[in-house]
Amino acid sequence: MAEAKYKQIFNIIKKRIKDGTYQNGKAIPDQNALANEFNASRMTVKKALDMLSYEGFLYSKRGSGTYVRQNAADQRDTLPFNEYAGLTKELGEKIESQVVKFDVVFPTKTLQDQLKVKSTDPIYEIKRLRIVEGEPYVFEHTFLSARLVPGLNENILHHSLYEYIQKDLKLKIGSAFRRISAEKTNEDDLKYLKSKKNDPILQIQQTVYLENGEPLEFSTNRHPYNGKHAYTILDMKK
Amino acid sequence: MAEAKYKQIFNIIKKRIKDGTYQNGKAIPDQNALANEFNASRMTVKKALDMLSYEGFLYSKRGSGTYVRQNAADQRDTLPFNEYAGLTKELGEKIESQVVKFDVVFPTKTLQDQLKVKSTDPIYEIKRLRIVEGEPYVFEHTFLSARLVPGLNENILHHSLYEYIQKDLKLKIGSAFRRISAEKTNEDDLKYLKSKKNDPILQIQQTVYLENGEPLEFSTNRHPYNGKHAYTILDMKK
DNA sequence: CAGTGGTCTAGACCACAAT
DNA sequence: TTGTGGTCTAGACCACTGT
Repeated sequence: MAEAKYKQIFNIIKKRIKDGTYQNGKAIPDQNALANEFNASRMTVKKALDMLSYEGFLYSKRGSGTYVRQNAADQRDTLPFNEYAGLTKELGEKIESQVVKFDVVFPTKTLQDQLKVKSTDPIYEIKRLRIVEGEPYVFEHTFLSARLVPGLNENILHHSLYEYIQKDLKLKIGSAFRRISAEKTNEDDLKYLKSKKNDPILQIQQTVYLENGEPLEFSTNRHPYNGKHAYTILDMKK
Repeated sequence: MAEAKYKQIFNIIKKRIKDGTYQNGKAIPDQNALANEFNASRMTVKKALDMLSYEGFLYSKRGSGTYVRQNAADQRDTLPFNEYAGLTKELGEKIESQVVKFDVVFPTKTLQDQLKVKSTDPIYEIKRLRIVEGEPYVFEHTFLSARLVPGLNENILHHSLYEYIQKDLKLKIGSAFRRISAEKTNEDDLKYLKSKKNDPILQIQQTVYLENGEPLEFSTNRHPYNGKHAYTILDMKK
């Protein structure tokens, strides 16, 4: 079997919503009809529909039917910004990296707590300026567990750190806990982001966890004020 | 049947993770054992486990077992901030509201697009200062579709707008699309949020949709700089 | 190889909506 | 009353892990 049947059904129905076969606000065929069409059991169809509901394409009314959410397509055009996947993947070749700092340090109390490491466990401290189309995009201040990411070097930092972590080390990212706030400029902002003294800074502080829940990284990423930077989210109700 | 069996199982297992019956990083009993214990089919147990995985408590390895994510409990202590549920629900009785503006207007082009209404459809324009424990918490500038929220009055705005929408009008919120950014102060910030001229402002601009995808509200909410305000998110990978 | 999770089925019963 | 979605079952086969 190439791909799970429910995933195939999921993709076919998604396509039909996007191309207008199933129209905004209208009901789609009922579960029995779909099970029939796809030669699947109703449970399997239901699983595909549940996923589509979770992603915001559909909603169901017991006793009535399953309907296409209005603006379903619109909303999906702007995806949540998955920073843990790495900027390189999002922005491709257009991004450059300038490594400002690359050291191994012992963790402070706060870091020991965030990364769940001992005071004697070595930690990488990295500062990178990321540049997109010649403009400063974000200044990243990262602490990485050295135990989890052996063999890190400056060459990797010039390219994609997350490609190294995911493809070479085969580590799997599970989740990220983020705290987004507005801050005043500091020295690094003025120096590297070319910010002016009273510009507001969009700061994203995050702890990134592996699939098994081990903390991988604690980082503070600061974006300059230029009217372009924003963090976007689609928040679905349960 | 009081509550779906899979939800009961979901809650029992969640409790066991929180109280340490199932320990961080360790495997929980296999699906057959759980099905046996709860007198349920394996499919039903699987559904509960899938939900727990989605919420970040567990992860599964085919061929090996189902494990408790480390920091599962930690992460869940800080919930995503569901602003569409209304501040009143989050902060309870501690919140006061000062209504600065309450008008009916015709929508601008941008608003017509955001709320999917015609230029002749009336729209409420509302400005409210929300105060928590005597301190300015957020300044809300809201545009609401008057067709969807009939009978709105200033008394409601002094209490909970979302309680009126959800309980009295029985409208169901489906999702919210948010854009979070750092901004410079404007006149309202200085006047109502007691911000200083060069303080950074955390701005959350959102479109809130009903369950069927109809746009309900477009609003711009601005938080003062005081080191306390931040937007927190737990971002789970697929 | 045995044990585990991932998927799928065919049928059943229920709750709710529309008529 | 009929049709819809929501839940649940008992069993089956497969893919993968660990020994």
